[in-house]
Amino acid sequence: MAGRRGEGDEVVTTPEAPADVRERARSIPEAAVARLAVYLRVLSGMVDQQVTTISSEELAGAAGVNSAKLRKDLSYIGSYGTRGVGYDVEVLVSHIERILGLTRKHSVAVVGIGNLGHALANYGGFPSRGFPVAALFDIDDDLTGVPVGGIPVDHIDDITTVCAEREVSIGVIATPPQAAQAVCDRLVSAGVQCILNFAPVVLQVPDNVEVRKVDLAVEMQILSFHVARRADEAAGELVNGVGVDGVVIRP
Amino acid sequence: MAGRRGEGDEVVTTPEAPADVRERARSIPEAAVARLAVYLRVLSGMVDQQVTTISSEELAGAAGVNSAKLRKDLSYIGSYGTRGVGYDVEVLVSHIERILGLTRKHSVAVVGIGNLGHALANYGGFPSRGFPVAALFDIDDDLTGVPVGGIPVDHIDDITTVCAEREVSIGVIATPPQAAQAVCDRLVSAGVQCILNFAPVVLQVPDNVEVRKVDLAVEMQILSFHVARRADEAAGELVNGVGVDGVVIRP
DNA sequence: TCAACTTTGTGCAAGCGTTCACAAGCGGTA
DNA sequence: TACCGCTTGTGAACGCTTGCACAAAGTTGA
Repeated sequence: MAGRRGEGDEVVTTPEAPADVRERARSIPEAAVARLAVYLRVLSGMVDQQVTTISSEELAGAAGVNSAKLRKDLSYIGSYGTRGVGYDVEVLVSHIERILGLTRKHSVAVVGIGNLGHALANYGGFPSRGFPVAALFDIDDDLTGVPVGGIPVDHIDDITTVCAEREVSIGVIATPPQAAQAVCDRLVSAGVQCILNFAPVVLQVPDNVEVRKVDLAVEMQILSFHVARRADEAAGELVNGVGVDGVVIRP
Repeated sequence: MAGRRGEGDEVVTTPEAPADVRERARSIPEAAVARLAVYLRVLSGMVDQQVTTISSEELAGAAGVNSAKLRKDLSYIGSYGTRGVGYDVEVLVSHIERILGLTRKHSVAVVGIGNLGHALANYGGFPSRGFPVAALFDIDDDLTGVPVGGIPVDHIDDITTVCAEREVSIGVIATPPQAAQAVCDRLVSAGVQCILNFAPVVLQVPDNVEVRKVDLAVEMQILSFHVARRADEAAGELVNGVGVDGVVIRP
């Protein structure tokens, strides 16, 4: 690790990304990035409560991870803690925000204004975290022009021009599964490089496009697996004539 | 791996889980479980298209993974393929369903009937995949009694009794963040052991409860990180005076 | 100034998960 | 029956992630 530390970078809040930071960001494990986002949320809550300093132990507890992992995660973005004291909450927030690229606004387009699309368009969590919803699309002519959550719905055929105009950088697909791949292709050809996919379909995209998927049925099935596994384990213990809590139960 | 294969299990479709299967299920990696759910979805589509047999290569392509990983994943649940031929689609479907515990119905309760809760209550993807929505809860008296998606909303105070009556096994939290932990505690004390959490909060639960979280803001931030990383890489290349496509650009 | 105490940052080893590569096994064909 | 081609199933190597344990570095108090 050739991580020679910069001399001064620690103190000054740098809105730009110097070469040093660039190099670090490249090598942060995917899993760590996801956790950094969680730390950021927790830290934002701390700021609201006027907490100025926090130790790795406390932050780890609040984020649901162990402290060693937390410190390692933070070390990927630099050394911004003070030994014997902990981390300055605001400093940490600003560094995580920079690493996650939250210093720029990322306009979002939601495609498919059904139940889920409506919910997403009205969801306050996006704008408040720097992801303004800038465009809505649907294939239904009856919907186009009608505003949802304050934003008028455009027809899906206008994706290319509207996305370009409003500098959309993230596309959210909330269409039925049959339409998802076609919508995805249009978003990609409109220059959108990041896609959040709620449709239960595996999207095919070029290498330069990043897709993350949220599949509710898959989440349910994973939970179902755990229920089944537990039931089976209990059954397995019953075979031995002993229940989970040591109580003997008849087979 | 003490995986002596049963003699007969392969042919007969066993609705019960024999000791052999139980042992396997215990040791399936979490990541593999998530992919099995995806394979199942793809395979279900194959059944609809009257495809009877599929090779690991084809299925892997459709599921967006490489074929070695797919075969290893399937090997966790047993050896149900035919060398030189591939997998029988229906056989595979039934085995994955059994491993994921989908032979039982899992009733779902949605708590928090706001935008997202409405969308979830009306989402057709749940019932069609064996997860009937059996109960809805909210704290707002104006909502209780009003049916949403065909199911009447109950008051949150009645969680314990209603969940017990309707044998709810999965709880979905779609409340504002402030309410999430309290709702979670109530679900747990009502005996719910699986929770899908949409609130941007880290839930604290006992060891015997399984939580999966879907945090839209976190997903967005991960995408944002990748945008930023790409932009920085591009900038890094510009520093060398050469653009991404080999075109020289002035610094 | 110095010693005691606290907490960070990180080398290292163990554990998982992924990928490779190939033997084993099956169907088709002569 | 014997051979050939194809595809599965899996041991083994590899790489990423996690967790431990401790030196380094800061603060506090005398």
